[in-house]
Amino acid sequence: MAKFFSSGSLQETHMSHWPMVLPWPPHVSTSSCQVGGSETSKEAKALISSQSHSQAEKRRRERINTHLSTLRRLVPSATKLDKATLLGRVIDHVKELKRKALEIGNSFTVPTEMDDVTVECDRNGALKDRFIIRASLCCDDRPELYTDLIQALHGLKLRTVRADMATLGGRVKNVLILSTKVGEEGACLSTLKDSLKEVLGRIVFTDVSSQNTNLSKRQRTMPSFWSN
DNA sequence: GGCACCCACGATAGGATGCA
DNA sequence: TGCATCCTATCGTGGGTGCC
Repeated sequence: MAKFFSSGSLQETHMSHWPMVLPWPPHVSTSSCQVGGSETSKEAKALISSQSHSQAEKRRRERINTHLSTLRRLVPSATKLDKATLLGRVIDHVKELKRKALEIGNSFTVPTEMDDVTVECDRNGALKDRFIIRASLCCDDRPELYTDLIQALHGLKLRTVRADMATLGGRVKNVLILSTKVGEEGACLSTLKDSLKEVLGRIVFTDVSSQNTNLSKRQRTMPSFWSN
């Protein structure tokens, strides 16, 4: 074991950890201790380096514990769990939340994490001379999205019967119920899908160009939502 | 090469638990 | 009740790695 004090004064909180059998000063043998020599300078540098190392490690542990405390507050009935059990509980909690989100998503119009375009015929909803088409677009919410969407639909011989929109966490899902004349639905379906995909592609392109995915190791910063 | 960070390790303290 | 044992948290340290 090579343990020595990491600060100039005795550590009041950790003093009892110091083994009584070790020599003082630690890591400095009597044979190598030369007053005013380079050995002393080297050892002083080593001591400073070690102090900085132990302080950095302390800060790192504090960061970990801060995040664990945050998790403890976010998960129900986790106030008195040890760290390993807490992490297990967090995993279970996240799985449960995901399952509930999926349930809700199946019941209501809720945007998902995946970009998606669907276009399908609603044969049950067909009127006497008009054909019903159900189209949906799920993507990141952007101010220009609706302009793009209107432009995409413009020119297609479609009539909007209904439009639903749901947003969640910066994501948006638009569900459009459209109608077209019977006999024109075939051409409409493929054109509509292509137009919506083009809108999606435009969004994906602008999104990727604005992201910085190359964060270096030193750029690790606490996201703002963690500090809330 | 220096720095910052991460990970693993051994030492230690202190609480929880079981047992005589 | 006192003691032994186990478990968990914390600490300092050595060493590896990536970045500048």
